Amino acid sequence: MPTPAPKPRPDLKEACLTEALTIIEQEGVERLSLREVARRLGVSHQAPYRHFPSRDHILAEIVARTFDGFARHLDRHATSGDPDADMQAMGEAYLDYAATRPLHYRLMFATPLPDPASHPEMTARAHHAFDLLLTALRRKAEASGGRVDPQAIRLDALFVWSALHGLATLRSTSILATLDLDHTLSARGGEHMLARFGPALAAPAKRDGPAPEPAR
Amino acid sequence: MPTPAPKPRPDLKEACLTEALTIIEQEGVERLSLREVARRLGVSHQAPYRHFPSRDHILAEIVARTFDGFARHLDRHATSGDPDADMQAMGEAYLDYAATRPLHYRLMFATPLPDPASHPEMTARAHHAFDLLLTALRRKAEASGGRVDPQAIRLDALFVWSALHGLATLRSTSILATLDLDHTLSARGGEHMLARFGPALAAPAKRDGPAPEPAR
DNA sequence: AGCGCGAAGTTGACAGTGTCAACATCCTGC
DNA sequence: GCAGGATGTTGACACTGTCAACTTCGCGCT
Repeated sequence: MPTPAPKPRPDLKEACLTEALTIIEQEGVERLSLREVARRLGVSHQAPYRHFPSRDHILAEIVARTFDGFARHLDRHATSGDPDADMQAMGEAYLDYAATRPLHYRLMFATPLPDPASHPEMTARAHHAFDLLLTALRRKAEASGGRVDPQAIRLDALFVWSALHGLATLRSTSILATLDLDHTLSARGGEHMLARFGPALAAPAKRDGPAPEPAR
Repeated sequence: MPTPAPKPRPDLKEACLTEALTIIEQEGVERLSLREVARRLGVSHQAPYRHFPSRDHILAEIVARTFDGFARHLDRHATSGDPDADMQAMGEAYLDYAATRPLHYRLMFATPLPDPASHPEMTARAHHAFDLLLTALRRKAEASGGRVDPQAIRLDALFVWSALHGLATLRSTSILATLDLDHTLSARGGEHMLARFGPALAAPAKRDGPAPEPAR
């Protein structure tokens, strides 16, 4: 008995991406199964593989789109032109995204991701937060009239990004639940961190030599 | 033909843990397979399940032991009694551990871990870094003669931990490789961050109200 | 000394996965 | 009109974690 003629699904590729993201949002990336995606769309288990060479490829596409969405989320909050206000707004936006879309956030920064060497487009916008911080810190240094040290600015951008990313990921693990500071964490951990950035970045940065002795 | 009498392996439980950790160190936790552990030990695929109810149980035991080792690593580097020196040493030890044992570090903080509600011992020492930071910050505040605000100290401990954890995890992803600061990162990102903690923590922390305006 | 039971191995099975191979049909371009 | 690619399909394979049942040995109790 010949197999019935398959009915081309013009939007099957996009439907696979949408359904896969739904599973990721509901159950986490590690529970993503392309067979389940196919079942939910009413096609055979091989149909998604007509549009994506492997599970890694569909995952890479979703991660790329998630980075794009995250980048656009950050862009919507950094528009005043005032470097300090922009950094404050961007920090709040960063933590807000991670708090309201924890599985999206995890998706972007989890390991293992598909090999970036094989999927260079996946991380094309992965460091947009870092780029925005670089811009704000550069403008802040220029506004101070002081000498702009590109290396120090990069290190400061990495410092701020690390702190934001660290809080976002610690919040998404269950380890913080073992501490007795849930109530302070959600409400004030982020704003406290953003407040600390001011004094941290106000001190002149040394380019070489040992770290400056902390203020007493 | 009756099955040959199985030869009891007195140390099979420990051997399973050792072999599983070897696989994790070499290939990552997501590649851990108990059937492969059994093959490497020359026993049947079911033998590990005589000592561990499930894959999650052996994983929880390994994670608990890794947290213990991480806690002991940090303890070895925070002994001077001087809060600033202890924080500096502990920060260096933290980043050193993550840099030299990236798969161990990932194991502890990756998602998903086995459900901590079902494995409370797994995360018993998960926040040792936070505890050490609390201690150092409390002693630092007491040495300053100022008023010790437990809430602000907790928030500062979370801030420092977040920054350290963030840098450790960003380093372990491939995203930083897409930036053009590999050379600065390895050599100076950590020391730059530790240097920034001094000024960050020297400013008085507000308990309520908006963040203080950053110094100009 | 004998028996019962638990420990700790074993074999076999099941349901799931990602990926590979081959088939069928339809549509488009030459 | 034909060939070939797109895009479905079915079927198979090798792997996984877990479940079930079997076997043997050793220990404790009577």
